Amino acid sequence: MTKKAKNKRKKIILSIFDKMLTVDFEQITIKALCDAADISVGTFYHYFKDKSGFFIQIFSLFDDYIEEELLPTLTDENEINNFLNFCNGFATYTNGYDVKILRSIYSSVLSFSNEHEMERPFFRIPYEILLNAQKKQQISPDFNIEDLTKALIISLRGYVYDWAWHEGSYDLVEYIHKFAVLFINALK
Amino acid sequence: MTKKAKNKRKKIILSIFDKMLTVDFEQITIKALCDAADISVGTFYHYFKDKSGFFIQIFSLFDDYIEEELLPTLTDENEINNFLNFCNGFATYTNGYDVKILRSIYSSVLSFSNEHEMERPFFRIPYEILLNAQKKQQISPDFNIEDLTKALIISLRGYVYDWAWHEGSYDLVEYIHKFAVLFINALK
Amino acid sequence: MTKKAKNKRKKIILSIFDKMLTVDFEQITIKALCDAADISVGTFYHYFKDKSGFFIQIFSLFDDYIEEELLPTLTDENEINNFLNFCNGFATYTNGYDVKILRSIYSSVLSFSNEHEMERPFFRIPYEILLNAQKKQQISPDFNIEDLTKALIISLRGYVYDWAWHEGSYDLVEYIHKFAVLFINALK
Amino acid sequence: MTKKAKNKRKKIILSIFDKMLTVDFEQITIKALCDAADISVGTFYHYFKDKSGFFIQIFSLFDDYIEEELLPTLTDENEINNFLNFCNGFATYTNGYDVKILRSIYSSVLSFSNEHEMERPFFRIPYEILLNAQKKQQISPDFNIEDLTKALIISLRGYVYDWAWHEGSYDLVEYIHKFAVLFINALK
DNA sequence: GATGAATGAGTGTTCATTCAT
DNA sequence: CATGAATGAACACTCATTCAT
Repeated sequence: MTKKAKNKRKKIILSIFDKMLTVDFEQITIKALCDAADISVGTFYHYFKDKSGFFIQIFSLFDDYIEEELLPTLTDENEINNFLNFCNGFATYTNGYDVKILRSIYSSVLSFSNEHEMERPFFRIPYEILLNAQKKQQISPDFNIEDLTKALIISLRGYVYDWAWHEGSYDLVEYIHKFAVLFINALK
Repeated sequence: MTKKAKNKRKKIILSIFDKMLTVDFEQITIKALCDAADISVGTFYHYFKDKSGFFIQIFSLFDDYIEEELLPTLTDENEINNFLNFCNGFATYTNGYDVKILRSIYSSVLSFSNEHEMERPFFRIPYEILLNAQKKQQISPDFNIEDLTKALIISLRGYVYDWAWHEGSYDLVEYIHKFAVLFINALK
Repeated sequence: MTKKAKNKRKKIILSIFDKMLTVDFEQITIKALCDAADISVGTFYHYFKDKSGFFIQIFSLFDDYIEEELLPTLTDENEINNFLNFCNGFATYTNGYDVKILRSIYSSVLSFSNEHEMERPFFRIPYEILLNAQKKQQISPDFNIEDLTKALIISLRGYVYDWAWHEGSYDLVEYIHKFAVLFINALK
Repeated sequence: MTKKAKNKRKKIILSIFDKMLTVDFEQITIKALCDAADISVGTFYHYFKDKSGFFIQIFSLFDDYIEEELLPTLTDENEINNFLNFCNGFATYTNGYDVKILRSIYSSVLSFSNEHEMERPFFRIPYEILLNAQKKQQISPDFNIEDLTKALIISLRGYVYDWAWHEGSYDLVEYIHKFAVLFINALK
């Protein structure tokens, strides 16, 4: 796939996010996605292998966000702050999504394989933050950082899942912040 | 609904869990459920209002388990132990399910409403444990117990979601135990 | 499948043949079949596994015809006559179909497996006729009857294929009769 | 269309036959053809009016083969031999195709019109052979040669159809040879 | 000549639910 | 209580064809 095609693909996704906020639907259908992006079904399948291919690209977009936008801001000497900012970045980014889309994602995604997820920035960045925090003796040396990171990711996803389930009826950013504080305090 | 009907309903569900372990399916259809329970679709609709009614009954069964089997064992003077045992009970119970069923549940359930969940034993029991722990000064008085309980439930569900996603490839009971220890330590 | 269901299934097929004669369509779609049979799509899939299952049932109906209607008439002492009557029965039966259906069948069928066809009455009956003819010394003893039967079936199908291709523009029964005479004469 | 263009068109077809042997496909799509020939869909439509135009060219290629390669070899005084060689040439040529392609051809072709086929070399050459045979009194004067030729072509196509259906599991050349011997013997 | 992005009508198939028996 | 035939809207996905570049 050429760079031009990749850009178009990204444009389609962003266009969908834009429009979806104003459209009401229960389950996301290809047709709905296409209407939102103002493209034909054929074009959709030109840029995405199938429906799951679309969701996978959304993950990839999230990884881009972490690496290109969030990571550069995590430069505090105090890794605790970086940790909190990372969680906050995740929450804020997710909060920008339409709840309906999140429901669809979290519902569909269970049927995809979840390999190599530990190589994704979503895992790698907090892993490095916690590792540095341990080196700098900002958290206890007793913990296994890989286990901790897994626990964090699992809980963060749990929050989004719950938030989507509750139709976005509470402040996700605030809830995740409280959790992040609790989590990091447990490690001191 | 008579008591006899309730028993039959329970029998149907258990029968489904039994058979499902050996059957391969991607999405749970009414037909598949009926085949597993060896009943007709008509009978299914006699005992369950609709598909979501079936899942609600599964939750209800879990609530029964908590109230009737798990709660009686949570009598330790040290509420920390009760807390850990509660988490362990949840993990063990969930671990007894076929991963495929869990996937289906966690995937389907997103489209049902999630009201009154705070009245469910799944919420009430840990709430009371943590409240007692606070009264007995086994955890810090600074925390809002309702918030804490919510955070706990959200993370526990996150674990099941993740475990189902990873096709049951790790030891759920062990992972949840580690998390529970971490969680309770953060509260001291 | 119960006997009642089988009858219904047969009724659907016959109903389709009935109506199809008056309907114009290029490729047979499920929708067209259902309209012709005056049933819903769901009902179609209740009686046929999939589209190919429908065509397979048509073959099975043909086998029934051979066994139940054609075979009882093949009682001539002279097996040559039985042979000609068998071919004629095949031609007449096929001639009763709408050309469009035949096109669809001969086009679709290529993607199904063609195992066990030698156990079908369509093969077995002419095989036995030719075998008897050989025993009665009505045809030469030099031929391998299995090979001959295969050759016959292949050619008969070739005729239907050609006839369907030419949109039924000639008299199938007459053409096949001429061929049958030629074929049997070659064996004397 | 210039000669250069015709050559390119032929090159595309041959290139497709080459590659298709190693590719697995159920139905031939334009995209699959283009991939095999390593050209774009746009180019395909430059050289072929539409999908049926492609198949027509395949037939035309076969006609070229008959006229340019097969015909020059049919010079035996004994027309019986010419007849057998013609059938053998047809069988050998067809045998060179991938079974999958033949399936596709025999499946698709039913929806094209089949006019003027009697002017094609595939019909004309055996017609002339049989006519000469009759003139030379090598076969009986009782037969109508046009009818005979039609019968032959129909059966030969029946063989290819059957062979494709059986996924090329038997020796086409041998089977057709046996049939040709049977056929010609019937005419003596 | 060559490209491949874009189209969109059309396809086979699924499945929760109803209801007459 | 139990059955399973019947429904049909809804779905993901295909693919021959066009056309601006």
